[in-house]
Amino acid sequence: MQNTKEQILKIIENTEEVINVEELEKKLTKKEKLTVKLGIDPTANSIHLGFAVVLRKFRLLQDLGHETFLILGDFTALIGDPSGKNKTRPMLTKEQIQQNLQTYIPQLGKIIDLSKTKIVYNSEWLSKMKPEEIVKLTSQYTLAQMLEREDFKNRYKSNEPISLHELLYPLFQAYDSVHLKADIELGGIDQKFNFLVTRYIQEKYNQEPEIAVMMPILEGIDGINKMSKSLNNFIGIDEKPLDMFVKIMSIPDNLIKRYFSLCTSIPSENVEKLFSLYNNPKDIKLILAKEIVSIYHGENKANESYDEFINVYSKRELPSNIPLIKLPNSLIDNDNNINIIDALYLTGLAESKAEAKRLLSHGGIYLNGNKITNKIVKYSEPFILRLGKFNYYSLIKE
RNA sequence: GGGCAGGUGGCCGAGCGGUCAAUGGCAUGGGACUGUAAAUCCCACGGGCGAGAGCCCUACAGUGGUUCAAAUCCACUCCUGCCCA
Repeated sequence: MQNTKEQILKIIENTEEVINVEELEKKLTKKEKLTVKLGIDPTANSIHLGFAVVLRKFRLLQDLGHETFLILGDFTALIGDPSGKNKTRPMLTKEQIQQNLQTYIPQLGKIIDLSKTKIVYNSEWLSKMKPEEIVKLTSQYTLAQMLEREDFKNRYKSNEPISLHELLYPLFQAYDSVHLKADIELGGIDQKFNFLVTRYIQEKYNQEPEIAVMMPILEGIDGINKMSKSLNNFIGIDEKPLDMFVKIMSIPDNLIKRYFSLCTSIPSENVEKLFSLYNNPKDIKLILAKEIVSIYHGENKANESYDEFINVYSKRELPSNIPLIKLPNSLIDNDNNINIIDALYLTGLAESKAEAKRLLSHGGIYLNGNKITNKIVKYSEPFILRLGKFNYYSLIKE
């Protein structure tokens, strides 16, 4: 076990806010193993780099030897965290949640040490709460306190619906910490309100308030909004190496340093060195992309993706793996002519014929490197289509 | 329980009897430019048929109605907000 000062420095590194450091120090000197809580909302079925920021901190606390609990919020998912939302979330069924978790947990293992992780479902205790206990819990907090919260306040002011059950979310989340007697809770800074409620409630239940370790919210590849699935600006940690690489390359230049600090373990002084070494941000971004891909897919795959990226996206050469698409024989007539609109639609490359026509009329279809303008073309192998800038498909006879 | 205002395309939001597959913004897709970009400019953005002009189908919460004609009017139902109890 490292000394307290060193631990604190590591814990607060790259955080957005910690409430509060003095209490953390006290806890660390008093107890060797702290109880660390991370609640996850099992509505997602894939983890993206934004959430990985929090998971990486969780991993750090594991490496520091603390007792780490991962709470699968199957009960609270029935409510849906209202944080940052301007709408009531749809409720999920138990089955949906169960299904999501099956793909979710293996992904977690890419970042955290599952052998050291105690995985618990909060329905274990929340479902067993008696109405009397719920009344006691809810009596600890007032409506005015709840409405201080930014998103509730906004929704209330702009006449958006707020269901009563949404008000319970922070309270149940708080109760999780009471149940675990949590010393530290991890989360994004968007959880601040919930964490403050939790600290307050813990005290009401005669517990020491937990330390809230809050990580920054990583911007998505649009560079503006927080990374999230619903905005489709995310980079999933289970994405294919090249897809991941390309997405990382597409982040705005001004986010390069942020991604380095939040998504990699490269020390900031090394990043500064890179910036003095290279003039073109693209070159630094290439290093960033390679680094992140290697975290999730290993160095070999990262190098392969790098080469592939240079080939396909810089040099505009053919990718090494072009998906093969089977072409039904009926599409090719006796004169070996093929209607490209029908072909795209029937092979699923275009969602509708209208979409395929749009592509064609905008000059977005290339056959073996040549732009095509007529929907009827002669079929001969190889028949490599490029749709848009970088989507290649090789169509072969069935 | 009473009164009022609403529910329109992925989202926001105009339209309030024919000229509406529905203005505008955002998002998205394609093109030009480029560093994969970004910024900027151009184009498209329900679906089917057609080389094309165009034609047809399905859509404006739901159901039923009025009308030659309805996103637009009426009735009822569902959903949301506000005011009064």
